[in-house]
Amino acid sequence: MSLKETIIHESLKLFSLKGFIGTSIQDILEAANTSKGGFYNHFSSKEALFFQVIDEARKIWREKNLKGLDKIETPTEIIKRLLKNYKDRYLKDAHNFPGGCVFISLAAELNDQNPRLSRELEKGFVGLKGMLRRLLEQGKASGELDKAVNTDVVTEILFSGMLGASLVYGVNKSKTSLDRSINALIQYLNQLTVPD
Amino acid sequence: MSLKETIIHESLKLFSLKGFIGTSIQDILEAANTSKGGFYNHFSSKEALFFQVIDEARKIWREKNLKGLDKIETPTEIIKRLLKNYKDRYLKDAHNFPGGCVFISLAAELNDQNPRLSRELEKGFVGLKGMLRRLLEQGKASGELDKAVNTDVVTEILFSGMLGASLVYGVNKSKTSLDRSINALIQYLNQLTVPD
DNA sequence: TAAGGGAGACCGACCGGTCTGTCTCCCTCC
DNA sequence: GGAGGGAGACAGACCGGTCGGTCTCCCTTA
Repeated sequence: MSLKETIIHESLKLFSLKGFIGTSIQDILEAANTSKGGFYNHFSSKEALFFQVIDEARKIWREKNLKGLDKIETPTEIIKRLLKNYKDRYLKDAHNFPGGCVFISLAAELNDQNPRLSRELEKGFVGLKGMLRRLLEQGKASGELDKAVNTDVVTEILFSGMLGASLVYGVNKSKTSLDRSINALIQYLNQLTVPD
Repeated sequence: MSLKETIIHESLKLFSLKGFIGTSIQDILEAANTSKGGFYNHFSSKEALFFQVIDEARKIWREKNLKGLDKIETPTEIIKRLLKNYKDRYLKDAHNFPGGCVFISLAAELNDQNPRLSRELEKGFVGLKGMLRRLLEQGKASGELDKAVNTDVVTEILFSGMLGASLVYGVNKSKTSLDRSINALIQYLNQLTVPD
């Protein structure tokens, strides 16, 4: 792995643990076993690093959460698989995110603090929410979901449920609690489907 | 209002906006219109201030969220009222918490970062969760809730739903979105109650 | 006039970022 | 093939500024 890649990966871990502002360049240098010169040879500033770290985090997010989704036919089953991936493959991935989902840590930290960085993070949230909404509407169109279902409401509860579960997991580190929260969302989704 | 009270209140606002580490003593001095001497005359350190700010935040949390709960008879109605208070009286209180719920901002920031402060914050979360669980069990015992309801699961979904809604509200500042999330939780709770 | 709350100079540590110097590798030219 | 030299990678001293915290001294108030 090149020094640049090492710096990005170590920064990703540190950001998830200590936040962006809370992580000093010095912390990164020690983790990546390099020096100021090595760092600024690859990144023009700490902010420039931020964007590259977020890119990498997004890549990992997709790898973990979207795995196997293309093989599933029905929209609600796709959502359920996504929720399971989120719980088992993504949030429990302590290797890349020892401090929990880096997007949530950073969003909480940079809100009202650094608008430019915050807006970059929001993109991902908007994307996830849009994906959920699209799948729910497809499910309704195909008759899989009850016609009376309000997709906006369900989108909102799934979305905030996912974020909340991650936040709680970050605080109490309880896998039992995480399993319960996500399973409850899956159960909730089941109640909305039309019986065969 | 005494200088000490002013410092605590201004710090509360700043912590909710910029976090604990992100708020400098200088920020606080300017907001409270005082000096280092004025500050350290009342607080032995920034950490000492933290604990007093959290105490004040807890007081406000109770005032906002528990209002009127003692006049309600049935446990599930108490929860619903709590959720409404949380949404309308607490989260939308931009005066005390311009950056959103201070507990959530600080928990996300201080996780894996400062265990002592983090543990202090966890107390409140444990308390809220316990309160929800207790009310749900009372509801089940009184026959108001379906006997088949798993109170642990419902506790988890309400709890992470509340935290998630707050986090999302912090990011997108959308009251519509907040209303939808919390109303979805109330609706979810309604589905679990035994029809009269 | 005695007391104490508050102002602000000051401290050492650390912040993000710059800059110079060195070391290694590879391309060029004889 | 071997010498020369330029480019890029990295080390680390150094910069101005800010951090949390200490200390002295003054000014208000009773």
